[in-house]
Amino acid sequence: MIDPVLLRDQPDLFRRSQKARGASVSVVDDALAADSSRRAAISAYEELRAEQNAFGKLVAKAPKEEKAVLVAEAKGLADKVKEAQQLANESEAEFVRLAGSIQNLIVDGVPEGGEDDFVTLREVGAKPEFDFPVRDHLEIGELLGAIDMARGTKVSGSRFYFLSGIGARLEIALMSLGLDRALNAGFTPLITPTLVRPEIMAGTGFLGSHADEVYHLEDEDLYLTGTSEVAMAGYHSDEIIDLEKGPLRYAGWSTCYRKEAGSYGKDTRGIIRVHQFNKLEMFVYTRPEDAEEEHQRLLGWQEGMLRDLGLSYRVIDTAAGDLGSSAARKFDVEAWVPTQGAYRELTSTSNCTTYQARRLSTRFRGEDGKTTPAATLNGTLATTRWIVALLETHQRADGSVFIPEVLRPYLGGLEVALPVNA
RNA sequence: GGAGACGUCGCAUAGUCCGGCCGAGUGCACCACCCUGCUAAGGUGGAGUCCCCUCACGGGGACCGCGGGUUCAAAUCCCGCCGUCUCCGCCA
Repeated sequence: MIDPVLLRDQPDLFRRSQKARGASVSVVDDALAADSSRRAAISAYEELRAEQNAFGKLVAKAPKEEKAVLVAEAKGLADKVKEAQQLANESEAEFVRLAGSIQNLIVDGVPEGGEDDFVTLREVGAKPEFDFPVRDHLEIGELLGAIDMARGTKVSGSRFYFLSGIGARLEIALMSLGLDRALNAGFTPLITPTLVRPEIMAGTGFLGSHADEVYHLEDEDLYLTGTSEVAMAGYHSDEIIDLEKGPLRYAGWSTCYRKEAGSYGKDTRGIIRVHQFNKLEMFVYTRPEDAEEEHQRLLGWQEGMLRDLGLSYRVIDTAAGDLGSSAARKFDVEAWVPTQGAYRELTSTSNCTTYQARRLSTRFRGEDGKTTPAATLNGTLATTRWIVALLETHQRADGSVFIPEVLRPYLGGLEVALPVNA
């Protein structure tokens, strides 16, 4: 939810933001109109209600014999109040509907346009070169006994898989490395629920354009989360949090579920695009004025992971049209995948400013003692997909895979993963 | 899954049977001031959240788990939902 007062005072800000996103600009004016009729309706209702309240006190104090007359009189007033209340409720709902469809105000500097209009901020690390025929991650994964797609499909259908042996260990190692770094940076680890109520799912903004990506359990009316961001955003909903001692930083460890609807035929091979995976996600509550700086810190932690894993990557500033409705700015870190000759997203970090917190009602107390919505940010610290880049980047001619030093402590000191039948 | 009890202002509670004087009492905690010179004392006052009107001072409305209903009027009566606790059953 955007700030209604800011909408009223500076509608141009929102017109520009919507335009950059390629979203509806006219909805801004519709929302403005709804805002003024809403306020008029509320005032009308409240005036009547005040009258009714005063009258009620009169009735209560009146002697018995006069009550009947007064009550009869009050009946008409009651009808008017009810009518005015209904009108107020309706126009409030209409305003919320329209204002709710306005996407988050983008941060200054976010590139305009759609998916292909991102700006590359930097490319880091040399792209690996091979003097032997390169194998893709699935081929290597099968050689190592790390990835079993066939059995995943047998048990659960397409886009499901088993990680086995070194594959399973590699994922746990990646997640553990991420967790240790998060702990060092002062994050509080959380293992989060992966089924959430509709209002939490809606509050994070995932039921907007991403609705068809989300698994829904009809019987219980619960949603399976595609990231622990959802649970962590809901963690402090309806609370006034304390930011006196700095931001609240959480690291959520969870399995993630995505329908991947509309991606038929895309990334059908291997574990690049799957229905279920694990992820360690950073989530931060901070003061709005500190959000952009914090965003850079999250990005820094992400890059630290990729760099130390010896991956070649680039950082992109996602274009406005490719942002989720909650994000004001998003950086993706994409790793080079040799067999695809392309960079593929391994992490994503979004600054949601106060958009999510306003919806979920998470506030903090400022210096003036007033409550204000907090800013929220999120970013990936490790996830199953990283195995793809790791296997391909560090593969060797004999099908073995070099293990980066930072992972070795989590793999019993293992330096090289060898093919199972070698 | 079955039976029962419950859900009030940060915490703990009163009020609900008999609707209006209850936006709501008390204790603790909290903040300011006073008193006191001494390690957990006493006194006075103030504290909630959200929204609307107003440049402001201030005024008004809503909120007693959530949503409906009855009524001139609901924390209080009725219905639905959610949650918590206790007992029984079941259990990867």
